[in-house]
Order: sequence, then C-alpha cells, then structure tokens
Amino acid sequence: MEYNFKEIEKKWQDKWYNEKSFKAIDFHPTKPKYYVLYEFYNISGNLHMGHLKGTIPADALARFKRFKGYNVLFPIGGDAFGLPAENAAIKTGIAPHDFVANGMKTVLDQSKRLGLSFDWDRTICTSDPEYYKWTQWIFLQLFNHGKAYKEKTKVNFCPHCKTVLSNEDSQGGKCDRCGNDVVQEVRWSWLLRMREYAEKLLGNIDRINMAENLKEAQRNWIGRSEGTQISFKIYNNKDENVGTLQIFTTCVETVYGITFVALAPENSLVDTLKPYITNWADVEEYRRKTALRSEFDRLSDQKDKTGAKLEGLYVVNPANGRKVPMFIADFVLAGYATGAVMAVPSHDQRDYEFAEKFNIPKIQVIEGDTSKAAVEKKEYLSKNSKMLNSAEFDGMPVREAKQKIADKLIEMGVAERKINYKMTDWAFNRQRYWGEPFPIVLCEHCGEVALDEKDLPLVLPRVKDYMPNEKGDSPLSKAKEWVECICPKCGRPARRETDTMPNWAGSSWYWLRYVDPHNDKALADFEKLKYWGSVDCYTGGTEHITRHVLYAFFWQNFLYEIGAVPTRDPFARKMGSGLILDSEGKKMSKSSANGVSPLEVIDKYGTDVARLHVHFLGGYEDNTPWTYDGINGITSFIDRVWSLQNIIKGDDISKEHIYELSILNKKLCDDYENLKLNTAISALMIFVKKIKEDGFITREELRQFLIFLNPLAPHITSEMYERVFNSEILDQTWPEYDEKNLVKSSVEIAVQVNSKIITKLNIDTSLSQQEVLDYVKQDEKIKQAISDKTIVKEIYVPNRIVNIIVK
RNA sequence: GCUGGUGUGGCGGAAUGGCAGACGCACGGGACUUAAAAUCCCGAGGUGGCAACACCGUGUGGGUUCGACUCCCACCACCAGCACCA
Repeated sequence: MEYNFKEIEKKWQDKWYNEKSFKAIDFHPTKPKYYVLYEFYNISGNLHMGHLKGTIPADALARFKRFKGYNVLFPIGGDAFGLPAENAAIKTGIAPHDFVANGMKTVLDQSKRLGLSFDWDRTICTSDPEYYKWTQWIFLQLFNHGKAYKEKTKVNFCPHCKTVLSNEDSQGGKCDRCGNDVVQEVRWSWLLRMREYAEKLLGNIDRINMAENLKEAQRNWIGRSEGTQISFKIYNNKDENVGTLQIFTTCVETVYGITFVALAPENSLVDTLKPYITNWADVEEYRRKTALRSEFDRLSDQKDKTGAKLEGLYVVNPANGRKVPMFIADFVLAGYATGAVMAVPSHDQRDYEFAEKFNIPKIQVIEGDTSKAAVEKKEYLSKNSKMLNSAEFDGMPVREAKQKIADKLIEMGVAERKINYKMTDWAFNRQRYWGEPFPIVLCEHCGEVALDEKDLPLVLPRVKDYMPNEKGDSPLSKAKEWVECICPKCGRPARRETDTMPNWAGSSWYWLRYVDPHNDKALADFEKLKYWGSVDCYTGGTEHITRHVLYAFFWQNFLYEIGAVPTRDPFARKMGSGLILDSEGKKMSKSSANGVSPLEVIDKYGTDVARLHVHFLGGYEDNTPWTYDGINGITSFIDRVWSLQNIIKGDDISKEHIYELSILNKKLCDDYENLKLNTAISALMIFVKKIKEDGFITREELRQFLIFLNPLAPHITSEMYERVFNSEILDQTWPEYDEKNLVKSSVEIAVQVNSKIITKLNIDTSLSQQEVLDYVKQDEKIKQAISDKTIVKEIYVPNRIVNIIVK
C-alpha cells in the first residue's frame, strides 16, 4: 500500500495538538529538565523557508531529548509590536490588534503543519497586555533603580514618515520604510544604562557556547579599549589658563609626537571657550556645515579631512610643555570617549591626512619610514620598534615605553588609566503607536513619575490615526483622554509619556515568561525559574543576533541583580542558523519575491519530506541555496522506509545488523545533539540501504530505526510504529547500544609501503598489532614491495592502515 | 581598512592527522514495459590506455610528518559583520 502523507500527517498533527503531547511539566519528579528555545516569530505574515531551516533542528533536538528521558520545554511565541502590524494599519486601516491576532493564528497553524512539537499552552505574544504588563514592570524596575533616564540626544528622524528610527532602521542614511534620506535631530529620549553593564556582558559572552564569529561581532559592538586619559590645560592668547581638555588615547607612547588636538564640532567645550576664540565666525560656519551633513555623508568620505582652527587658543602637552594648536574636525566623533583626540600625524593615518591638508608639522617618535604615510600602532608594536624624540624614553622599546610614559604622566597627576566602550546607552523610545506604553507620567512639578506596580498593565488605547503628527510627535499624543491624567505623586493634572518602547523590548526577556506564562503576580515564579534555569539550546537566525543577545544579557543581568531571576546567564548555548538562499545565491526575502513557501513544499511532498530535504541540503549554520533538486531522493527514501514493514522477519536484533544499528545509534546521538541533521540523514539512508540489500529487517531493528528517524520525520515513524507495534512511539525511550558492537569482527585495511598504498586486506579486528603486521607481511604484493630492503619503521593504526617504511 | 568565517567532482555536500569525494542530485548503461513514468541493478574525480594499470588531484606557494582537506607560515578569492572608536 502506498504512503498517503496528506492523510497521515494531518492525523498526527491533530493528535499531538489535541492531546497536548508535548506539554512540559514544571518540577518533574524524576526527569531532568532540558530547555530548547526557538526565537520569537516576527508577526508579519506567513512562515518562510528560513523558519523551516531554523525550527526543525530545534524540534529534532527536543524530540531526541524527550526519548533520552528529559523533561523538555520547547515553547513558541510571537513578537508582535513594531513595523509590520503598524504599516498594515497605516495602509489598510486594520487595527494592529486584529492584524496581530490573525498573524498569530496563521503562524501557529503553519507551525502545526511543520510538525513542530511545541508546548502550545505556553504560547505568548508581546502585544498581549498580560505579557507587556511585565515588560512595563521591568521598565519600572529599571527606572526605579536609576537605570532608565530621559535626556536630549541626537536621533535619526525620517521627515517623510515623521518618525524616529533606530540606527538599524536607517542604515546607509536611508529610511527603511520609505527609502528617503534620514536626518538627525535633537529630541528628548529615554535611555537605558547599558554601558554600565559592558564588563558583565563580556562575561556572558565568554561563558556562552556560541560560534566564534558571533562572539566577535558582539565584542566588537561593545568595543572595549584600554588606554590612558590625559588632561591638557587650555590657554587663551594672553597665556591665561581658561580650561582643561580631557583626551583618551590608547597610544600614550606617542605623546611626544602631538602636534595638534582636535575636538568634535559638537563638543560643548567649544561653546564654553567661545569668548576666547578670535575667529568665531569661521568656527560657527564650520559647525553649521557639519551639522547639515548627515552622519552617513560624514562617514562616507573618510579620505577628505575637513576642520577649522580655534584661533586664540592652545593647549600645553603635559609631557614636554609644548604649545599645541586646537581644531574642530568632523573626523572626531562626539559620542566616543571625551569627543576629542590628541593628534600624532606621524603615527596615525587620520592625523596624517589632516596634518597634510592644514600644513601641520609632524614629529616622528617611533622609528620607521614615515615619508609617505604614518607608521601605525599595529606595525610598530608588532616589530617592537624603538622610541625617538621622546626625551628620556629615546631608544627604549615601544612596549616598555608605553608603560613608563603612562606611569610618568600619572605620577605628574595629569593622567589616569581608563577603559572606554564604543557601546552607548540604549535609546529606548519611539514615536510610534504600536509598542508598549511607558508606565510613566510627565508632571510639570514632579518630573517623570513612575506608575505604581498595581496600575500595570498600562493598556495601549485604541486610536483611529496611526500616523505621528507634523512635528513627529507620537500618534498617542492625539489620544487626549488617555494622555491627560493625574500625577500619582502630587495629584495635579499631568500627561502620560506618549512615546512607546522599541520593538526590542518585548524580546529581551521572553524566555523567562515561557517558564510561567500565565503568572499575574510576577514575571515568572522564582522556583519555576530556578527549575528551568538557563536555556540549554537557543536557536534562530543570525540577522539581529548581535544586538538581541546583548539586550537579553543586559536585562537578565539586571533582573538577576534585583533578585527577580536566579541566574545571570539567559542562554547556555546559542546556535545561529544559516540562510536559505535563492538559486542565484541571494537571500530569500518577501520583498524580492523570490521566496518559495515551505507550505508549498509541504503540500506537494509532505512535511516529513520537506523537513528532511531542507536539512539534507547543508549544515545548520551554513547558508544553503534552495533547490528542488534532490527532493526526489528524499521522497524515495521515505517510500523505502514505508516499505520496510513489508520485509519484517524475526524478532530480536540480528547478528547481520547489530553493527550497523549500533553505529547508527551512536552517530545520531552526536548529530542530534549538535544539530548536524545532514549527516544524520545520510547515516539513516546508509542503514536503509543495508537493510534493503539484505532483504529483511527484524521487529526490534525496525522498532529502533523508527525511534532514530522520528526526530526528523515524526509523522511517518509515528504511523508505522502504531501499525507494526500497536503502541505510541512517543512513549518509547531511546534504545541503548553496547560499545562492543561498534566494532566489526573483520575489517578491510589499507596496507602501505613507504606511504604508498600497495594493497587492501581483510583483517580480524581481534588481532594484536604484531599479529596484523606479521599477517600483512605474508601478502605476495607486500612481500614483493619490501623484498631486499630493510624495514625501518612499522606503523599500525588499528582497523585503518598499516604503513611499512623500508630503505 | 579591521575582525571572523569559508575555499573539496557537473551540483548540494562528507571525512577524531590514516584508503579524499560518504550520502544524495543530475548523468551514462542495463532489467522490467508495446512505450513512457515509477521501480530495481550497475558505472562514474581528471588525464592516458582495449585492459591490467600509471600519473595528477581538496584555492596558490612553502613547511612539519611515515602519512596533511585536516597542523604551521605566506599569499589569493569569496561570504558575513564592523567601519574616521582616538
């Protein structure tokens, strides 16, 4: 009889769903816990091929671990706030609430069709007030612990959409929604003190099991750098001290080579020094011009250095008393360190270019050829060159001078050792409707006032107009009844904060909620959090992985410190799934309309085939081009599996198959654990090939094989198990194997003379090294090859190779 | 530019320092069939040879080793992330 995948797959999917087959049990009395997490679905439409690639290995791991006797938590939920629902609302007028409700239903139904073994009772959605109550609660804690503050900062703003955008939504200086140019504006912003957590985040990164390139990207984002901060006294043209300039440097060894200093044009110190600047008009003009250029423009022409001299001012280099001119220049970033640099044109490419343009002298302080370009730190440090023109440090190796010069400046009281980070505090508000409202009241008398916990959730009011107004105020500002309120502190009329939280908020703690998704007393019960602990394996795409994981680390650290959760590390292991590319090797996306839907594949070939095919194409972390090529091979494999029930002969494991079955068992344990599904599938195919060759399979062999294949192809294996064994495959445990069965009784080895293969011989695996060597030397071809030569060395790698070295 | 990763047949891709190319696709040949599809069997890295066989082969060039896709050094190409971070 033929395998009818449509009927059979539906039967099992309904059964699993209705019987809650994959329910995770809190505090299971006997089984150890295992927490498998797949990233939130972004609620925007249908599942795509990336989901098939990303979810199946997690599902296979979850199913495998259940057989292995674990109490597995494998939940799913939706990230529903943000752009997709809001855009749909603006375009069609559908309330985002409805868009999300439909969207959730769609992705959950489709997940069911992928045969995913989620615990459906724990499904959560970020835009559900029961969920965002706790997102708001976390914000309240941050605010009450001084980790959230409001400040005027520069933000990306799209004049067309009239909304603020994150850096990510405005890459390349273009608005991600409409493609128009983004401008920078100063606005009131909510910020979270993430920078304070830099060292703790680096600790999280060290402890997590994650691919090295992903870890590197995160360290790079944090951008830790060790150096020295030096104070330079500022003088006016009457040689009066009028201020101090703090400058951070990682190259303190070049301090004798400073020939100018440069400040970011936006640096507020420039305003303070205005009375002493004799060419203020020029300075103001330059500041105005740079302010007009977008950040993108400034970054794009790195070659052309511009700036303006601050006439009437100079600073004194504390190392040698040299008077040094001051500039403002847009190559200096206002946001990093003190927003000022000490410039050493001989040893820094940017300083070199600037000095060339403004005819500033160069003082070489480290040996090397500086005739055409600067000798950079990397070069002189790796060669460990010697110092020049640096007073008592002349002739000293750079490495040593680096320490000694810093020591000297510190002793003089003009410097301190310092660590800087590129990572800034997290800008946490958007002028958008579809996000979590801040639980904050703005009172003229009391400032920003937190709501009381008992007033949470602060529910997002229904509105009709989802667009920000002309000034770019949040759409919520139009919801008068909601906005106008009473200050909880002084009782006078006040207004609510009308900005909402960014899309990242809800996804920065959701793994904690799965542990106890319906709790209305706490974000999750502490004892349950303790039981489930860190996520054992967290899977998902790599697209936003750097920031998402850092935000997750940040919040978990904070929650740990205030005693809300029992662990500092949210995830023990994070796997980043590769992309499914189109046939031209480009990313599959909805916008480029080249996507093949996983549902389309499932309709045509069935879920089991689709699951196997996608993962036979390549490894979990690799990008693999999509193709239907090869899917026939998978279909025929599934058909061959189905036909195994026709050739059952015997009960126990046969001596003919004990080796193959044991090897397969071991291989699959490794591969499921490491999400290496492509080689797992290959091993399963090899086994079926062997069975087909021999023409029979025993009942126990088939029983074990079905369990082995079940994590990958759960439907067909469940059906066959029921038919042949009249019981539920999910109630079975993973079969044990005996180590001694991993070795065949005889094996073919290659025999080499002088590393060249002469012949291949079958040997008994119980033979000792000497017995093998003796046996091999009786072979005619080997005899010939070593005749009238002396044996210098004999090598035997058990069950693999013999190599006889002769002279 | 910096950082990380990857380079293996016609294609997707396998290989704890030990017989490179597992497994699969596509391909060629055969069986079954009136025929085709499906299925089953056989073949296959390249070059030369009827053949046994020989030589060459894991981006390039060197090195370590009895032995290197695997380890080390240099270089090239591609992919990803970051990018005036002082």
